Amino acid sequence: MSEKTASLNFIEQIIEDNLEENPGLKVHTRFPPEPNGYLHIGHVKAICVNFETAKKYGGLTNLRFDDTNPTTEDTEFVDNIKKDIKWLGYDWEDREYFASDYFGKLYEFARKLISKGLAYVDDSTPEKIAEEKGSPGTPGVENEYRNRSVEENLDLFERMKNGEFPDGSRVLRAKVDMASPNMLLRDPLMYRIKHEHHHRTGDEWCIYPMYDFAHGQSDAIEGISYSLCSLEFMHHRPLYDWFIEKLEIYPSRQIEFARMNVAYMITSKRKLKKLVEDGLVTGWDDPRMPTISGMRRKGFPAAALRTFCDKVGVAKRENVIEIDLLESCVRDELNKTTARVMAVLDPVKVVITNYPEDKVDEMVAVNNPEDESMGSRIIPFSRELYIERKDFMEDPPKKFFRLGPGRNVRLKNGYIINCTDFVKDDNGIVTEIRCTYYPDSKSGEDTSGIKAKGVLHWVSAGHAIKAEARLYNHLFTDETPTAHEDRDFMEFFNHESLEVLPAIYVEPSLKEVSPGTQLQFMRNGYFCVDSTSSPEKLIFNQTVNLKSRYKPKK
RNA sequence: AGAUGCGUAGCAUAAAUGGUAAUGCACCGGAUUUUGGUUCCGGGGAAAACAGUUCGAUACUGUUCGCAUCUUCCA
Repeated sequence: MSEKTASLNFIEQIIEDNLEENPGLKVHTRFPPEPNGYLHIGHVKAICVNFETAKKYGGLTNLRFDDTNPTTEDTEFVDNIKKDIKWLGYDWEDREYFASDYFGKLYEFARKLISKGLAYVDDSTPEKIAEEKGSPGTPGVENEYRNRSVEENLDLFERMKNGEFPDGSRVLRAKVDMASPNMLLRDPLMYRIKHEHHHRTGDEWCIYPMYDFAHGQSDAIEGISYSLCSLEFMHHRPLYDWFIEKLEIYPSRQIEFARMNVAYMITSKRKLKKLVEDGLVTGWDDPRMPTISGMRRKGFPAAALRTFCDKVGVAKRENVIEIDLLESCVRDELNKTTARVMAVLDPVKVVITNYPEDKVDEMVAVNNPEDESMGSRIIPFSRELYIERKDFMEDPPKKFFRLGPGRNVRLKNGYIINCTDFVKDDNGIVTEIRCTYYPDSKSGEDTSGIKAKGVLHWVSAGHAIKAEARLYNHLFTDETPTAHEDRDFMEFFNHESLEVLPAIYVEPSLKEVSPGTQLQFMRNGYFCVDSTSSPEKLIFNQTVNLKSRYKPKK
């Protein structure tokens, strides 16, 4: 049902205008991926726009694989694409289609056009065809094949289908207008010969329809009322409409919107593939990749991706969205849903000199202050702890609310401690910090009256589990690595995009944590248990850091 | 150069029969806080340019400028 929102995007305005004239109109959209690669952040937008628009008006969305080019497509991709869309939270139910299912119908459509004198077989070489098309400024020229008889065209086209001609020797073209200022109307190719094995139709066909003679027709066959696509197809629309008119089929309507670009991310399948093939990333699901599988492995929640698309909106302007917005959506979601735990990424030992050696306190820790229903857990506190190395300074400035000689600090869910001394090695590196604790300052039952501005996270040295953490930075050092005419995008590859911390310490409650689990490492950021993690070797991926208002002076 | 589309704060998206513009993120400040998180309060900052119509234009018209796309037997 159409929910009442304050503002409509331009597509919704078109739909509501149509609905006003024709109240019975069904809103039916489709998501049409080509199964030749993995879905990425750009597809997320397309998926959201198509599914959400239909949902808003009580309509349906089909999943249709646009598999008209056997050279690059494969079933392997089909399964991954389906998995990604489902994970994102969208359901196409039983409406799963393939353009290749329509090859028979498409062939008949082509014959119909030939019969109407609106399509012809061209024997020219690709070079000649390109040359005859002219350029945007100058009209193209009509060649000798353009006026073949309907009978000859029908015969030739059938023989193309029957495999009588080699690849590239002939094509079927629509007879539109060789002088059109729109290059796509200069007798566009409808069919080409490719003696290739198709992932679904096998060797049944050796002629395959081009995008322009498959997409719109598939839309019509499925009764798609709104074919929502990206701006680059704008020039195809006159052709899209031309085929519908001449074929006299269901008048699907194409509406173009601007694709989404996100700073520091790239969405070219070819370029993404190069990163994988060159071994710069570990695979399509490397957490640094802008693929859905990569973002999932990194710990981005599907809900955050959907919110992100909603906040970005839909328009026709070229755009590059700042990555802060995406990360903000991720934090917002994770803040509500994740358990807080303590993990020390860069440990330095703290010894509490007035705490008995064999004593262990059981401290109560709230799992999520945002959600009481998530309960609490017990964590051990003992004489030797680890804290974050950067939480101690030998000679701290005033605004440093952490530990320093003589200073008090609250250990989260623990006691207030006072730094009495510290030990350095020959290189001047601090190896141990000595403190005393205030026994009456225990968290939750503090009667000490002592004030401590800073709060630190910690783990008990004798109980903590050693684990690995992987921190990620932007994959590229430039916001738009592919937008430089004079430079290759690989020049901007960030060789420091992955930072592995082989020996962090996490609290013992994480011992059996399973892959995919999302957590907040207090004061350190949101982390996700990697898909390759095991109890023997825990691996955590940093999803996103926490915001911080602490700005140390330079 | 030809055609088409687009140009609202740093980014993105809105609203307004034509009546000096709002929201989110970012940024700055403050309050709260046993996460320098969260939450709350406040702040600065925008109509590409010019001309025309008009009492009044960011919205209409025109010109200019800028950006994008199109000349794959890819989609």
